[in-house]
Amino acid sequence: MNQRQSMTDAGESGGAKPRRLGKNGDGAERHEAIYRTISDAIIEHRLKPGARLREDALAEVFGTSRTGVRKILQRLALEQLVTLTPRRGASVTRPTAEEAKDVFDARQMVECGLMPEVARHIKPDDVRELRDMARREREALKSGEQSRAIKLSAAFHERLAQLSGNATLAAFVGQLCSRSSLILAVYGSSGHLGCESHDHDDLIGFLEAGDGERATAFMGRHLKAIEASLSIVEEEQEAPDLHEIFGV
Amino acid sequence: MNQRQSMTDAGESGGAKPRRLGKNGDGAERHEAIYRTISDAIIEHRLKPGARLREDALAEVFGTSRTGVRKILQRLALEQLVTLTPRRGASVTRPTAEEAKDVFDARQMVECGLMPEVARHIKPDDVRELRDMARREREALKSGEQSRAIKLSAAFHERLAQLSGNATLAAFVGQLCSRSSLILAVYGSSGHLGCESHDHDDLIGFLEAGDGERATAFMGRHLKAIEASLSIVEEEQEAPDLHEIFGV
DNA sequence: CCAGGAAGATACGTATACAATGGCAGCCAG
DNA sequence: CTGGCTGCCATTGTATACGTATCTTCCTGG
Repeated sequence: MNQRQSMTDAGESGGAKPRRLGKNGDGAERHEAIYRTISDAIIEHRLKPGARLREDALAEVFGTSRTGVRKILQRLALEQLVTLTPRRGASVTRPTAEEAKDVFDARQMVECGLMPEVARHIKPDDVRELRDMARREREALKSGEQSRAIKLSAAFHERLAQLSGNATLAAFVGQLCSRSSLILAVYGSSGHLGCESHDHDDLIGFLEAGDGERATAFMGRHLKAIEASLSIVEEEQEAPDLHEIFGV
Repeated sequence: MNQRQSMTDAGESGGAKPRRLGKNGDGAERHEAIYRTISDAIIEHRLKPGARLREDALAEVFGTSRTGVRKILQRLALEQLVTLTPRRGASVTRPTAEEAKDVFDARQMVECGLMPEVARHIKPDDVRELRDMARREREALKSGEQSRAIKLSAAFHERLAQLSGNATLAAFVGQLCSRSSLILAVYGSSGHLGCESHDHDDLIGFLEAGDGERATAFMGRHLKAIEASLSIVEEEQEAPDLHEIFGV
């Protein structure tokens, strides 16, 4: 556990020459990669809600120090993917039923509201890209790779939002999609995945035709369908009501 | 109990050596307070866009170490209030014209979309609270305290969003309002502040009457008015065109 | 007189060490 | 036998030290 790799200055020991072309982004890129790895693991449900994320363990796994891990954890916490409890560390967020409703209401508002803009801005290249994403999602679903399908579905919705041209709202939609993956992990029934097979293709069709109105309505139904497929039951993991359980 | 640690006074006068001041359990609270202090300073334009925020200086001012400052800075960066350029430190974000448009488009969508919910959920106590906030804002505006007025205006909009009951969207609106303050700092004309004097009072009236539709329309006009009052001109902050400046 | 480079200073990024806190288990008293 | 308490352990939170990159300034050459 104490092995620290000194690969950073492996080839520059002798020179010590200040390089004008500073490849400064090395550390930042690595942390970005670690962030994405953890984020993907959460979104793909390889890390289940409630799983504890110890800083030491993560630091060892990724070959970095706790400092960098903490930074990543804080970022994930601000995106609500992990919960940071004050002296007890980080764990994958377990969304409450109320949060689930808020997230889907927000998606309903923002994603539907974005459809007209998307229909106006979309270009043939975008259509091809979206169709490719939808195809890969369908394939993943067909071959039983639920994790991959969920991630691809979230990526599809996020990409769609990006096409609106509003980076702020697109980033927000991205967060909402990530949180939706968590919600699916907790409240989703196993047999029924998030997005139906052909919904995304149909949506692309409306957008390609420039029919923002119909795309908006379709997106609304699409999201409602996902939300309706959830079995949102309060699990009372914190305070099981013994009176109710034992019937007194 | 082990109280072997004596509280050392936090002398903030010049020349004070970075001394370990009492770091018993209120560390989180103190950092929260520091975060709010910096955030307020930015929102109130006491820290102008482009101002550099050196970690050492902040650490010394607030009597903490760079570690804590970094955490706060990262949080502010994720909320887009400060920009973190690798190897060059933090500075107050200078929003671009495009970002300004995105932010106001987002506010248009979300805040207007929230009005019906707010009109449905609002209670007499909330009405009183909002009226009080609007009154304080008006007073600040009348007495020429632009900084205070801007902060109160942002707080008003954020509180309004909270009344919708959707915490996720409310938090998003809060971020948008903070960024709007920055945008006002850069693009706002000095004479014309963000929100008109009686707009907020009129809005409260619609909401109190439960007229979500009219409130939505009014909020839309309100935000459009703010956006229209901006003088969005590209300032070419990076490459000042000397030829143009010196007339050839 | 100007330009280019080198050296020093400054400030950020990372790692590590230390301190404090929450949880757990074993022990004692009622 | 049950309930509370006190000690230890594990883990996080904070601070400091070090390495490195960038920026500034000065010196030298053209």
